[in-house]
Amino acid sequence: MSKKLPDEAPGAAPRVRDRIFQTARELFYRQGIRAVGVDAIACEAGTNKMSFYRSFASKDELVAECLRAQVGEFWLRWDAMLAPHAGDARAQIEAVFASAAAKSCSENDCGCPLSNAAVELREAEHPGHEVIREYKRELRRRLRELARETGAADWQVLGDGLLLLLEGSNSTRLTFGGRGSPLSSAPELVRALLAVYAPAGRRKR
Amino acid sequence: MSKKLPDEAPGAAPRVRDRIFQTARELFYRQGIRAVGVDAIACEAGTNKMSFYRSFASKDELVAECLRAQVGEFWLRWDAMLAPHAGDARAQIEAVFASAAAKSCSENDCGCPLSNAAVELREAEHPGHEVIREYKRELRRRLRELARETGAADWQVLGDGLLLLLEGSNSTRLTFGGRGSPLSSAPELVRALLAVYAPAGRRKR
DNA sequence: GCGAAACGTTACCGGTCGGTAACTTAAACG
DNA sequence: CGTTTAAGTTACCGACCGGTAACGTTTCGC
Repeated sequence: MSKKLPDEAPGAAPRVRDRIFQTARELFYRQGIRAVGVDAIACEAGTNKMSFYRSFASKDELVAECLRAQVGEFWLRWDAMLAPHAGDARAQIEAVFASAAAKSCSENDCGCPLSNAAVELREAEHPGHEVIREYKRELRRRLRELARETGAADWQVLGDGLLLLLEGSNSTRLTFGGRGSPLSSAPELVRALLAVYAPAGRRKR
Repeated sequence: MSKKLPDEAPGAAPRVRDRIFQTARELFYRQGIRAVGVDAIACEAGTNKMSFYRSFASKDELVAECLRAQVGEFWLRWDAMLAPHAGDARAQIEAVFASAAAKSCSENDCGCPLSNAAVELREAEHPGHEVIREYKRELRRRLRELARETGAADWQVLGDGLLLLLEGSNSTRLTFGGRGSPLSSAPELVRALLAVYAPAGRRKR
C-alpha cells in the first residue's frame, strides 16, 4: 500500500505483466489458444519469454486468467446494458440480443471466447474449465431469471431458448459473415419466443 | 478396375489407410484437431508415421478429408431421417431436432465436429475451411427450405431460427452435461417457433 | 549512494511437432 | 518363379513447444 505505482499515467508504458496479459487475450481470441505460443505472446508484447515466466506461472494459468478477465468484463457490460431498462425484463432481453447482434455484425468478431476455449481445451484438468463452466451456468441462470421476470409460465424453457439463440449466434459467427448472417434474425426470433411464452407483455411486478 | 481388392472381408483387417482414417476421425473429434499429432494417430491405428504419409499428403489434407467424410455421412443420415416424413415438413423439422437432442443427450458427445473445427482451424488457407463453409451454407439452405415448406410467410427467419437453435445445441454440449441441459428444451422451442411462423399447421401442398 | 525490485538477454533443456529418406519384409499377382 | 505393391522399421531433419538457469542492465524507493 505504501508502494508508489507509476501506472495509469497517460502515455506511459504499462507494466510488462499487463502488456503480456492484454496481448495474450487478443492473440488467443483472434488466432486461438492452442495456435499461440508463449514466445509469440512475449514477442508481440515487446518483451521476451523470460519476463513472461516472471509474471505467470504457466501458459495454462495465463489462459485461465484471461478467461476470468473475459468473464468479469462481460458481466460488467451486461449490468451496464440492463441498467437503463431496470424493471422491464422484456426490454432487457431485447437489449441483450441487440448488443450481441451489433457486436457480431462488426468485422473481426470471432464469437464467444469462452465457447471457443471450451472447444480448444479438452483436457479435463485444465484450470480454465471451471471458469468456462461457471460462466455458462451463470449465463443460463441470468437468462432464466430474465425469462421468469417476464411473467412467462414456462420461464425455464424460455430462458433456455434465449441461451440457445445466443450460443447459436456466437457459434455461427466464425463461418458465416457478419452481415446477412443468420444471427441478424436473432432479435426477431427473440420477440417471437416472447410472444409465445409471455404473450401478455406484462411488465415485472 | 482389374485390381482385386481383398477388402470388405468380414473380420479381416481393413487396409491401413482406412484404419488411419477412422482413427483420426475419432481422435480429432474427441480430443480436438490441434491436440492430436500424426504420430499419435498412426500409433493408435496400429501402424507408424511412415505409413501415414504413404496414404496422406499432409495432416491438413487428412483433416480436410475427415471433414468431408463427416459432411457426407451427415447428409446421408439427414436424408434417411426425413424420408419417413416425406411431404410433412413440420414432422421433418421435429425429427431433426429429436435426433439432435437424442444424440446430444448421449454420453461422450462433443458437439458438431464441423463447428469445432471452425474454432480450431483459424488459418485462412486451411483446406478444411471450404468444407466447413459449404456445409454450413447447405445446412442453412436445407433448414430454410423446410421452413418454406411449412407455409410460413417469414420462412427465412424461421429457417435461421432453426439453424441458431441447432448450432446453440451443439455449442452448449461441451460445457453443459447431457441430461438437464438447455438443449433438451430445443424440441419444445421448435414447436413454439412453428406456432408463431406457421400457425395454420398446414401441410405442404 | 545504495539496495532491491523489475526487466532485458542469451543460452539451454527435453520433448514433440509435421515431414522425409532408405531399407526391409511380406503378401498378392501374373 | 519373379515382379509388383503394401506395409513395417529405423533413423533422421529443422522447427517449435513450454519452461528454466544464469547473468546484465535499468529504474525506483529510501
